[in-house]
Amino acid sequence: MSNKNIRTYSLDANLVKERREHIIRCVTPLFIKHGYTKTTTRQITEACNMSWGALYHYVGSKKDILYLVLENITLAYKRLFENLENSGDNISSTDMLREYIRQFFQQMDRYQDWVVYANREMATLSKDDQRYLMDSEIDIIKSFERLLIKGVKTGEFKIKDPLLIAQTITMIGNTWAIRRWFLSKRWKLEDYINEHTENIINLITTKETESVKL
Amino acid sequence: MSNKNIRTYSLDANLVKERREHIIRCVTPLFIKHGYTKTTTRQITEACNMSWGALYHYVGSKKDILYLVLENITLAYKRLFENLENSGDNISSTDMLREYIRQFFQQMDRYQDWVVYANREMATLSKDDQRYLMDSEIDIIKSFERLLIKGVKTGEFKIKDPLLIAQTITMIGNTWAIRRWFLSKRWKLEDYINEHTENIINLITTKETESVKL
Amino acid sequence: MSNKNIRTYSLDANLVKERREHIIRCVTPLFIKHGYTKTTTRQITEACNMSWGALYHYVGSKKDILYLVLENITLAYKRLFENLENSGDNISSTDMLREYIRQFFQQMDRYQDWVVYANREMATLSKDDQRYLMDSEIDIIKSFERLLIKGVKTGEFKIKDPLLIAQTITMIGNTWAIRRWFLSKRWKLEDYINEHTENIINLITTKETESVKL
Amino acid sequence: MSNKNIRTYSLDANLVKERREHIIRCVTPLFIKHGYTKTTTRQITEACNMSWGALYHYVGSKKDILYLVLENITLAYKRLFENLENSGDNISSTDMLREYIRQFFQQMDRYQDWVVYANREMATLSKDDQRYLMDSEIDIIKSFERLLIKGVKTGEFKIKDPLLIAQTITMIGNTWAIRRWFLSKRWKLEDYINEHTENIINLITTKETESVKL
DNA sequence: GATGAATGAGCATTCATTCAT
DNA sequence: AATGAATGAATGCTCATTCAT
Repeated sequence: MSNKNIRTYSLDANLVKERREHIIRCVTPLFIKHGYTKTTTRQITEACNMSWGALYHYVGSKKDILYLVLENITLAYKRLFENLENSGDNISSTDMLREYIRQFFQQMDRYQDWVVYANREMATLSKDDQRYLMDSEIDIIKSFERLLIKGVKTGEFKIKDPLLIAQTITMIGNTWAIRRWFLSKRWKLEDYINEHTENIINLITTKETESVKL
Repeated sequence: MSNKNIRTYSLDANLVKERREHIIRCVTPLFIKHGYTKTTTRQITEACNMSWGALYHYVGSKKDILYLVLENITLAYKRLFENLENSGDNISSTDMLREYIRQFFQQMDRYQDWVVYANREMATLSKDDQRYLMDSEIDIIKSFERLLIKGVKTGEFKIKDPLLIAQTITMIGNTWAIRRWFLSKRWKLEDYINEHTENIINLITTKETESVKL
Repeated sequence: MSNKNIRTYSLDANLVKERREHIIRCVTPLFIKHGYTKTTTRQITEACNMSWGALYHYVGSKKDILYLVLENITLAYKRLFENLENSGDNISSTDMLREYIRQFFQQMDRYQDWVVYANREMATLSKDDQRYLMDSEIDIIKSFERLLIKGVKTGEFKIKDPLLIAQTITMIGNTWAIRRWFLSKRWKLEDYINEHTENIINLITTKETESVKL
Repeated sequence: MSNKNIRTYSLDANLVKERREHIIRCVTPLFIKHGYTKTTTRQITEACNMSWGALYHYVGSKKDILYLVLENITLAYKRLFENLENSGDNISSTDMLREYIRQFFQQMDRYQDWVVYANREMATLSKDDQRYLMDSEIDIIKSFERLLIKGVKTGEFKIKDPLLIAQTITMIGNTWAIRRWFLSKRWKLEDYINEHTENIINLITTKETESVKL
């Protein structure tokens, strides 16, 4: 999908980029609200303040707009985690994990609508495009896994199956977005983060550390 | 939604019930495969072996059929958990929890398509109808919560926030359905259940019990 | 094309036949006047006094309507020549040829619009469908050829290349339709037929016969 | 049509002429291949390597381009026959006719695509414009007629209705272009020319000449 | 003179729903 | 109760033409 060649009649690459960004910006809320299928091209032209001709000048089809929107969401995910991994190096894996989790959960909170939307609209896509979208989630899982393994090596963590833990953390973050209507009735984000973080840390921290802690 | 008044021209309540069950049975696989929006009423009449006239005799609109299908899925969830809670009484909360988790996860595996579908199509519904559907998930969470609290009372578990743990367990089960394409590459259902169960038990079991265990 | 499976949602074969005949009847003049491409489905629905839904109930696409119309023209051609070949047997080949030519030219006159139209619209079709349409012309040529060969056998005609003559006769008939705007300024159909017939007879009749004639 | 006032925003008549010739040259193959209606102005601008602005600077509409192209084809016809009539003078009408026919048929072969195209696209035009285009065919017929009449005067030919023969010859030539897909399976151009020529000569040559020949 | 972005009427087609039989 | 023919608003998309730059 990232290499998808979306048709344009314009030769001015900058203009194409600009207009497509405009389209993404205007259409995303529409898609989030009504879903891709129920959003009509007329609504799209109105939201973008463009004529049909202009729209199809920069984009080959309605489906292409879906690609653009989803690709944009995916990119936002990816960018988020590049930032994460570049954070401090001279702190313990435990503190690093706390920081990772906090950052990730906060992103899930910020991008709630997108996350919900991506989960839902996935079904509209071809298997290949689904895979592409999923990859960003896998990247996040892998990122957590690396951190966990690092902690195991330093002796801070004792984990039988780091990938499972990584996957679980990621999903707990996801859930904050997907089930916020339920969760937020009971927990504030801060509490949700803290409680889960402590549970996870408890679960994976080595006994020695734990003893010391006691 | 459960009280939704779906239009019918028939006065024979039994016939209405029978025909609607027939419709649900025939249409569910269609919705699961193609999604609600892309399924046409023509496909529906063919799958049900009914004419349009007959169909609209027992049902007011296409959307009504979606309600019926989703309501039916929800009911299946509920029924599942009634079974769960009726299982043995004279065993420890720990063993009971193991059993609950196993049963629930296996149901998620069996009804994977439905779970995925319900998660996706939810967005098509009004906020109220969504809430109604979600209730079945809340019931499950509550069910786990009750069990956890019981274990806390017997001294087997030490849990700060039982609802959070209950919610997390439910979500881990859900995830097996929603992300099976990823999870099944790495874990068999049996292993997924066992590893998560042990982690959860470890997390919530009191130190004493643990010492005994050692 | 003759075996083309045109979509219909009706199971009532008679109704389908009837409605399609209605469509052919109403649309043919439209196609003849404006050409296939420039005729819109709106014009078609108006001419047929049918809604879009009804139209597409009996026909899969606009192109299908073109097939129906052209097939109908082709059938009319074919029917014409079946009649021809069934005419009298106990007359000389020369008289038979005169009769053939007269009948064929008169048909070309009657079906002028269709002939012109078929010649023009051919380009719109796929190579296969073109071939199918052309076959009716070839049938006519072959029919003339058979007659000429028969005359050669009876000694009435002396022809080096009967197919070429057959082709030429067919083409002269066609031309009456295709160039009538020019021809009719100078010749009446009756004269056009008579003059050409005499020329052809002169050309192919054996000298002996000719001597006798003198 | 020849006097058609095609809009231009340019005041430089030479430039207009040059650009229009460029357009004709580039667009003709496009029209021949896809037909007028299915050729888009985008394809036209690309084929001409001009912008829309430039195109519409020298031409008022897409239809105008069709006029230009067809007029050009017509002119090519006319030019062809100017050449014909200027050929030798001191040969018999019979030999002259043979030469005329050969030249004309060869031109039909060379310009096959154009001939086919002109026949087809004619229908797109108004009656007046059609008439104008047809004039070139009439010129050819007239040209043959003059030659036939000259032969009648010299006593070489005996023809009741020279125009009919002239028209028939022209049409036989046309047919080589229009039905080549059928004719070429059976005859080579050379044979097609020779056979038809002999038939025509036979038909119109006076008995005396024929006697001599015998 | 030249560019090409922008326009929007117009297109073929679909499909939930109605209603005469 | 059951049929399925009929409806027509709505859809995604095209493309000849204009006009600001």
